[in-house]
Amino acid sequence: MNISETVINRLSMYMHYLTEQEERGEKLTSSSDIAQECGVTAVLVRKDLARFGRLGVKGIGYYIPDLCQGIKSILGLESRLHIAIIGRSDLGLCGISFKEFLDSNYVLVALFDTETAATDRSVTSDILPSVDILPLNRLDEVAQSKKIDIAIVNTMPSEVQQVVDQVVKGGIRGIINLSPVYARVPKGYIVKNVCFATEQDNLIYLLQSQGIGDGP
Amino acid sequence: MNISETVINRLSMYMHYLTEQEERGEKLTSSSDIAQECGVTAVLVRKDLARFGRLGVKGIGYYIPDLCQGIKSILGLESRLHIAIIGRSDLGLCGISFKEFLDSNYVLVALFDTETAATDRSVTSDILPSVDILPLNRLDEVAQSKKIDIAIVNTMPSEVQQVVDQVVKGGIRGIINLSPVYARVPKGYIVKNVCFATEQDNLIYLLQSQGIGDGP
DNA sequence: GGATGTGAAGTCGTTCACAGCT
DNA sequence: AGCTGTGAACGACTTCACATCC
Repeated sequence: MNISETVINRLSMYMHYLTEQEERGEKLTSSSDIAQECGVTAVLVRKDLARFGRLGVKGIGYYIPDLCQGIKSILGLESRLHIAIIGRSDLGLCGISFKEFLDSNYVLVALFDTETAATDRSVTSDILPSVDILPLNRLDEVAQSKKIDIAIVNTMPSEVQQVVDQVVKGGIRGIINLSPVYARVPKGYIVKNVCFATEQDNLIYLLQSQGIGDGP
Repeated sequence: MNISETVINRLSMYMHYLTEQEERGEKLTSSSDIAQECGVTAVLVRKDLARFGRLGVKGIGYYIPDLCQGIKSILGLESRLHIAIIGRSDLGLCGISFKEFLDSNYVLVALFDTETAATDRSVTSDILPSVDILPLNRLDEVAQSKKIDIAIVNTMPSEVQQVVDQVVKGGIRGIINLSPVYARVPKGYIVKNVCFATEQDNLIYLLQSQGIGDGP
């Protein structure tokens, strides 16, 4: 079955909400509850979920543990996925909230940097075990030994294509690109852009366009 | 005129590419060139641009400086916008590449933190002038004095709604939310989610669904 | 009653084919 | 010849109205 990107994004949102509810010990929910918490309509929630069979019970609602597990299974998030970050030596600027990763079925396994001055150090955090910063030329080797599933590329726009090429050579098929440039990859590899600049540009436009006619 | 979110996102991409070309001294481009560099089709580029009148010249193409300026004007990016980040004491994890901001018509004017232990320090970077980290209860005052246009909220999911409420009280109408939870705001305020977890979930699904049938 | 599930209608976005300008 | 601009066809997504089940 082919599921569109927008549906996957919503399922991901639902799942994060449901996981939270599950941890609170809640057992039952409804499409209108999920809808309200995720900022969409109830019909849309039902349509999304109904694609995968009878996940709910008519007249009752959805059982949270079942639904949560069901969505994770649909999304393929049943095993922990391995992430590497390639980017600014200024490690903090990596666009990641570690805590959220650990919450979300992902685990950070490697850090790389293009500036050699930044490498051969290690980073420690109270949430995460210590991770070494490696030079980019060790990517091939580590990609295999650490079974990296996803590379987050956070380099300068001008370096992005070159770094992405190396990631591809290392056989890492999933790439998240934090810069506002498009990176070409062979078939079978996927790049997703997560770009602040773009989202902010969008926000600014929306503010200005609705800011004019503010009255009722 | 009403422009959809998807169109704005593409215009933003085009603009980043055009800005880069302009800095290289290039004068002329075409819809197929932009399309290739931004990963979309040429017709779509033309459709997007044609919405705003004759931005190109038939038989010739688009003049880069004019087009670049034109898009910036459409997006309302002619003046530098003021950004504040509210988030993890572990400041590095703020999801921002400072350099990109300075490239992109944005300027960071304030940092806040919910944990008081983290505040009253300041952060310095080789790219950015030193910025103080302030406690959240000073947000109202600073929002006005520093004319903050956008707040980037990078707190724990459980705190998000509460922090967003404070941002709203401070009169900051544009909010970027880095967590995978939905935050409610009054009319006139806008929240955009930029969520890694969601994008990664999407990436994983795509990899698995196309990974099965990999052969030709 | 109160919730899910679903065909049909409606809306929005993309592609096609081609007209028009240089 | 080469490239932009555009009405029409096409497809994807969302909403509506209602049948269905606990």
